Amino acid sequence: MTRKVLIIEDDAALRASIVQTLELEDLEPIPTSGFTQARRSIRSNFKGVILSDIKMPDYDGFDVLRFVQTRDPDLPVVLLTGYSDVPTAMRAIKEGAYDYLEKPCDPGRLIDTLRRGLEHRKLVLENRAYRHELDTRQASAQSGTLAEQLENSERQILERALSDENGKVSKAAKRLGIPRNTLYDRMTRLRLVAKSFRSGDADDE
Amino acid sequence: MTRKVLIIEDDAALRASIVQTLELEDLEPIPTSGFTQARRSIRSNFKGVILSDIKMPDYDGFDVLRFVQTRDPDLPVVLLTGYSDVPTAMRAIKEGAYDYLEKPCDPGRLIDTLRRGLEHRKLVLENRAYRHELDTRQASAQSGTLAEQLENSERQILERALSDENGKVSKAAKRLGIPRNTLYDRMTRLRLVAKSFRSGDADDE
DNA sequence: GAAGTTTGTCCGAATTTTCGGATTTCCCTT
DNA sequence: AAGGGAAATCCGAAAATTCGGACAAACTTC
Repeated sequence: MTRKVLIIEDDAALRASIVQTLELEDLEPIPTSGFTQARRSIRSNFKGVILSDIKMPDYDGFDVLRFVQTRDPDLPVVLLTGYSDVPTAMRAIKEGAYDYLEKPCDPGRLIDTLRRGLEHRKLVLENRAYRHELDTRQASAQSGTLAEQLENSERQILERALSDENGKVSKAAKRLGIPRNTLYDRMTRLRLVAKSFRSGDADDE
Repeated sequence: MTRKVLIIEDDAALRASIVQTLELEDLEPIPTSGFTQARRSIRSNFKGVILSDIKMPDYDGFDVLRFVQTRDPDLPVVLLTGYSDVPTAMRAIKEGAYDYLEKPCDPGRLIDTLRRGLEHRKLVLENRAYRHELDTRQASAQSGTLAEQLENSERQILERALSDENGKVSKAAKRLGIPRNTLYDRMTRLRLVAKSFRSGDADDE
């Protein structure tokens, strides 16, 4: 599920330590040493969160943050700030970081924070999926000729009956309350012929 | 939207201070002095989060937490722990608290934490709404005879066409690509007839 | 209030759809 | 390999649906 943590941290020792902490908690660390290396993992469908150091040689945490926002503003970024560097932390949040942690950080706190981020990510992704599902579903059955619309509905109904009955035509027919022959007729009309399940037909596409 | 914060804090001074902090940040504090008072606000559709002190005379934060879970396990509870009381904090998280804050807490941190909680709550609620929408929608058009299912679809299609065309039958027919008469036939079959205007036909049934 | 539309209904012939029966080809079990 | 059963097709008569035409009642509009 969503438990990837993309780690961006130049200090190899700290990185290793974080990796270990996460693994113990059954998370899935993806360690990288800098923005350049991490960059290609940062996508709008990334199923996890990002944990980045702020102070780094080439690109700093804010660069990461900005880049992430261009890819997906809802991808949580947790930043590691220096000890009690409150102003920077505030700025990080303002710029859209999900949270921040002070550098010599308590493992418990780290895990909690990441867990929250992951949960957030999971919810965002689920939400998108639902939304997508919903509006494709109604877009499909909207306008057009009565015949067309009806045909769509019928196709859906038949397809579901068929698949529910695992391709067994006669079972499906029974379930739909029509004789087998009629179902064949309708399938033919809709060009839904289901010979797919029988003789090892490779689907053409 | 979701920006209510149910505050459970027995110390009046601290409570007032929190209220003020939240108001400045455009959140909507609901101050209470203890569990008993807060209890009735805690419902599964509460559009906000809970901020509770842990140490309180009658019921402590964990009591609140447990109660909240019975009402809605996805209602974020942020607990206020004493200074550097790490074990208690850990326990809080383990028991399902959303987050915790150490008592003399930085206003910025407080706000950030609550904001995250509120965001989480918002997502959970949206998610539920979507899920509900989605499965009621398909539950309606699920089982039954082919004839029944098809009839439902047709009824929906016709009803929409009619209402889109503001009840004008001939316009609707044109839009659906069928002759007026056919539309009448189908409407009759589905008993969608709007013969209300003509001579008082008494339906037999 | 008269002419022009639109609505709600009815007909009936042409067309489509349904569905039982029959047949052949497969798949699965024994 | 044989038998049982389902899949996939073909037929054709019975039933249902479509759709143009027709009509009276109800509405607009001028």
